Amino acid sequence: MDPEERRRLVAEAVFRVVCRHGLEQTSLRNVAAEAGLAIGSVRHYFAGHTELMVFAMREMSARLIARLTAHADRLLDPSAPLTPDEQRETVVRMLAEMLPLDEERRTEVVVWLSFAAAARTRPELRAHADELYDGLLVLTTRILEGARRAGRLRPDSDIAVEARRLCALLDGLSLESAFHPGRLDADTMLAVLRAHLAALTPAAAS
Amino acid sequence: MDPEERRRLVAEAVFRVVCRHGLEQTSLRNVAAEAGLAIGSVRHYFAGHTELMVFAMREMSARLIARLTAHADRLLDPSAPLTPDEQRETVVRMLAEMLPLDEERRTEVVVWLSFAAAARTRPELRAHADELYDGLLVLTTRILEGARRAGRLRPDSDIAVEARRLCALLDGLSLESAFHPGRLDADTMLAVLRAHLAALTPAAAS
DNA sequence: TCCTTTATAGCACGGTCATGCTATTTTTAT
DNA sequence: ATAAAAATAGCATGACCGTGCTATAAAGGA
Repeated sequence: MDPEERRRLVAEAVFRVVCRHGLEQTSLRNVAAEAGLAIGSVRHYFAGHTELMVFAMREMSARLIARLTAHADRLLDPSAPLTPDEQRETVVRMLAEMLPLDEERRTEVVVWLSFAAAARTRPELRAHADELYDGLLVLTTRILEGARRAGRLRPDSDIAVEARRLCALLDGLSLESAFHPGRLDADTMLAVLRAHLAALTPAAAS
Repeated sequence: MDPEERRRLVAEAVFRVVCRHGLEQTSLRNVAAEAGLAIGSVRHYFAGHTELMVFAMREMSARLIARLTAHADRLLDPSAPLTPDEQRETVVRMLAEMLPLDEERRTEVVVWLSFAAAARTRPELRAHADELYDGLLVLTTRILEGARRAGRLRPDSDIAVEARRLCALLDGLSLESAFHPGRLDADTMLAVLRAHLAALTPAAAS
């Protein structure tokens, strides 16, 4: 089997263990058991526990970024301009990609937040945590700049502040859904997101 | 020495260890060393590791709730009505109490998020995590209801949605400040909070 | 003073962990 | 067929952990 494929299978076992039992239970033994492998087999693909964690975090980061950029490319593609309604819907869908609206995405958010929390005290993870945070800030900034060019943003808005605000809202929804399961359903999250976006547009365009 | 006093001193050692090295390093041994005690002494006041964690989480929860209610009482006290400007400033200050604007509050947020994350997989902590979340939702709801009564809220606002949105914003700012230290300074956080509150009020009142 | 209670301290056991190292099996290339 | 390489499996060590249990010191009341 392709080594990279094997590494990804192990990483997915990491995700399952993290989601079910937490990062502190994600030992080489538990991951190996989850993947149906012996501990020695896992260590054949990863030099040690740290390397496995870094790889898993990179894998999750890549997965999230890929989904975001797919939407961003469609939205910002100048060769296939979208109608205003399509723009608005595409923006909602793209930002909704970051929300744990279904079980699969909820797992991803839980795993990602676990890694981001661990990165606070583990230097080898720090860069990857900040990378996604910076990417999200850049992405929201671009969306807001596009909205301003299209006249769909209140003229007195400070884009830098609004980008922070939108990021914080998305992160907050993710955090609450991840840490307080069952208290924030998908419909409510979407309603909050739509309310926020509606509040950003000028009253005349609503 | 008063036993309760001793327990609180140990809890503060827990906070320091959690903030500096993370919850997974918060063992009885490390906490005892941080508190300048022998491990047996700590165990004289706490039956075991779980009881220590629950106590520390309760202690932090109580501290946060106390600060919030102090501001809430002042704001909602009908015997000493505030001018609109005072109301607005009091609301900002109260909500800012939840933000990690200085080192002390940043430590509290880091510790609290660590516990909230751990509560996801540890049933004995779950109730305390949800308690503070529910309290924050109730508090923001009351604030928005008060603003609506005073005519300081856009009339088309859905208070339930707006309360969720405000909570998510506060949680998001806390999360980013805790997990990405140095990327979100106090001034920016306050600017985001003020922008959000300003966007909630009718255009005529701005 | 003596005795009981409380506080402080620490040992020892069993468990989990990461990891260095080796053995066995399977695959691949020649 | 055979040698080399890759993959799988597992043992042994040392470290850290929670906890049951005991020992020593301090404090307080008779």
